[in-house]
Amino acid sequence: MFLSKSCLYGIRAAIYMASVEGNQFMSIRHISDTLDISFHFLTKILQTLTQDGIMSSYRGPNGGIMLARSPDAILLIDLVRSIDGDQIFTECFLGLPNCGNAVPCPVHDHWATIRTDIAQLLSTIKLSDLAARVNTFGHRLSENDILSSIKKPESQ
Amino acid sequence: MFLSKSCLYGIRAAIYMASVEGNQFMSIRHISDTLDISFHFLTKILQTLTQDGIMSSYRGPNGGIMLARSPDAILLIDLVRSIDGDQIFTECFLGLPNCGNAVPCPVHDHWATIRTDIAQLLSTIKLSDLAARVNTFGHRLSENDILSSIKKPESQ
DNA sequence: AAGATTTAAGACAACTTTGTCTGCAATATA
DNA sequence: TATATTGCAGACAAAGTTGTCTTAAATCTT
Ligand code: SF4
Ligand code: SF4
Repeated sequence: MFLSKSCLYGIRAAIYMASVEGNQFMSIRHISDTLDISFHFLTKILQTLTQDGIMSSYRGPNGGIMLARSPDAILLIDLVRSIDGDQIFTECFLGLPNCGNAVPCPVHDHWATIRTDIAQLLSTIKLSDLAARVNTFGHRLSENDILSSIKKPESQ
Repeated sequence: MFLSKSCLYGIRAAIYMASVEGNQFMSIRHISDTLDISFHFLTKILQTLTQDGIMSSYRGPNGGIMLARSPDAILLIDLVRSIDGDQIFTECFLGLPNCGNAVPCPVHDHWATIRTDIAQLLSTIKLSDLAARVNTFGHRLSENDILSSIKKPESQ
């Protein structure tokens, strides 16, 4: 897995938050129930995003969490950097000990290019793009198929 | 980390084996001592490579392990596939549940391209390329700087 | 002020990966 | 045959990630 589960959960939550009308505080419990993600685990992940200024939270009744800025001002790479760090955009491929980069191994430059491509890709994807796709095509965010929760084939 | 530690260890061991003159059985103990890798852990990894026909082993005195074919007939991707599986070359990026690929998310195609690039890259690198680099430039395979083990700064 | 609701924080458990240890099987040598 | 050397196999431990639970702090409602 290139991204950690924490990161995937955070991204799914962000997509969901961006996919509903109006940017209001929404309880983490609601999100975790809807997306079928562990509440406390998701709480920690969203805390990270809040601390990094991507989301903002409010305690108490009718409190919750919401996107700190417009979904088209949040890039996929922002979420990934916040949760997984940007180590994945800088780390080496073979991890030869004491490799000072001075004499690169044969994969070094190619890998650097690929890393850049990945960062580039994630920088071009806005949260709004992902949310739009979810809304338009009914993409799944949970096993339970919440967004189009009409036709879930039950028994028989 | 894109590759697991097991995979990195296996690759380092393979590079070392390819970097010494003559392809003879070499004891795993020697390799693990030289590269400063856990003996039993390395044993398991090399077992996998042996089972996949990339290396061959022999028990008993003067036994050990050796490359099953010439280092220029072993590709980096062979080692990776054997140890980490080829899941990393096929798995999705966002992992949205129930995503049937029919309606791809915005990263899908780009990620597929990048995955292909990675597989392509690993397919072009021969073990002999890596070993040559080690020999020529004295690249490090262990923290202890074995290949040029002359000048390791001791106390003072 | 009291109680309910909600995020924040941290302890703890389950699971996965990584690393260690013990015994076994095969082989060579004597 | 006895002994030493080596890979094979599996149990076990340590560490990291993932997931659960309890308590505290903030805020609203009454
Ligand atoms: S040359 Fe680059 S990719 Fe290769 S081991 Fe060194 S830092 Fe890693
Ligand atoms: S569209 Fe592709 S990358 Fe996106 S969630 Fe589905 S399988 Fe994964």
